[in-house]
Amino acid sequence: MNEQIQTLCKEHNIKLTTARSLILEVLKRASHPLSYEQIKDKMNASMDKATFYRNIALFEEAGIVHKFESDDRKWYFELSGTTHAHFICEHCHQITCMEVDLGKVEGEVKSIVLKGLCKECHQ
Amino acid sequence: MNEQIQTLCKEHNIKLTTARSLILEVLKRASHPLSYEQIKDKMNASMDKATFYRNIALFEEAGIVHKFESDDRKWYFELSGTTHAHFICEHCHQITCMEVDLGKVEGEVKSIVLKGLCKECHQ
DNA sequence: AAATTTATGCAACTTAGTCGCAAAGGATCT
DNA sequence: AGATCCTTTGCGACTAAGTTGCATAAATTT
Ligand SMILES: [Zn+2]
Ligand SMILES: [Zn+2]
Ligand SMILES: [Zn+2]
Ligand SMILES: [Zn+2]
Repeated sequence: MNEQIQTLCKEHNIKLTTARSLILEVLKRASHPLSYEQIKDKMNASMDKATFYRNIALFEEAGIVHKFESDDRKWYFELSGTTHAHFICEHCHQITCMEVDLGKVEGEVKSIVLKGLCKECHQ
Repeated sequence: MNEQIQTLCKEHNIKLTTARSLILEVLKRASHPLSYEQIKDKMNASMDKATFYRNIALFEEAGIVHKFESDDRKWYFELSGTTHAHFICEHCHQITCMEVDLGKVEGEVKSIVLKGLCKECHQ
């Protein structure tokens, strides 16, 4: 049981159950956003998708987790941090986290998704 | 039958059928991206969704039409033009076209989607 | 006109995510 | 400990956007 995860949940008034711990452990180890399937495969225990999505919704409301849709009609999840952009390559389907300067935009930007060809695929 | 649409298809080696014309007419009149349902509702004739999606796929390959996913798990379509960004409001679900300066990004960016709260909803 | 190719419509299918409900797990009180 | 209450979990049924197979219709070629 991870110390940081315990305090993260405590800070947001979320009771830390086994399922929640499993999800957060995987997200914490990840270096880029993951889908439900990918997260499930990285868990040591099994978990029903209903449980997964309900807890993810809870994390989202609390602002702990951030999600966005890729071009494969799946949601990808990561722990919230600095607001950064995601580049999704249409060719190799790799998702890359990146910093982007938007200049000034009216309203509040919470998520930035760029799609196209990554530098490897763009020849 | 619209003159511009005829030349658009001719330029891309696409045979202009009734279904294709109906789709392109709606997209041409639109001031912002539309979903399948919205496009269907703006047509004068009925069209099967299989026909719609097959032709949209054709337009996409030809580079005539651009699509992206919103936060309602639907695709939104518009005629390709300058590469501009779309702002999707999480609160009022309005989709706004906007110009954005990304600075320099490696690879080729084909689509930019921002999500958050639009200026009206961000109080 | 016949043969071949292409486009359309219908129905069945796929699949990520949702929902209702009953059982399991935890906390609280007596 | 046992009874009661609330929350969480898992199962199965469901939803809905988009896809696919196939038969018919329309256009094109021979
Ligand atoms: Zn790539
Ligand atoms: Zn990221
Ligand atoms: Zn708004
Ligand atoms: Zn636009």
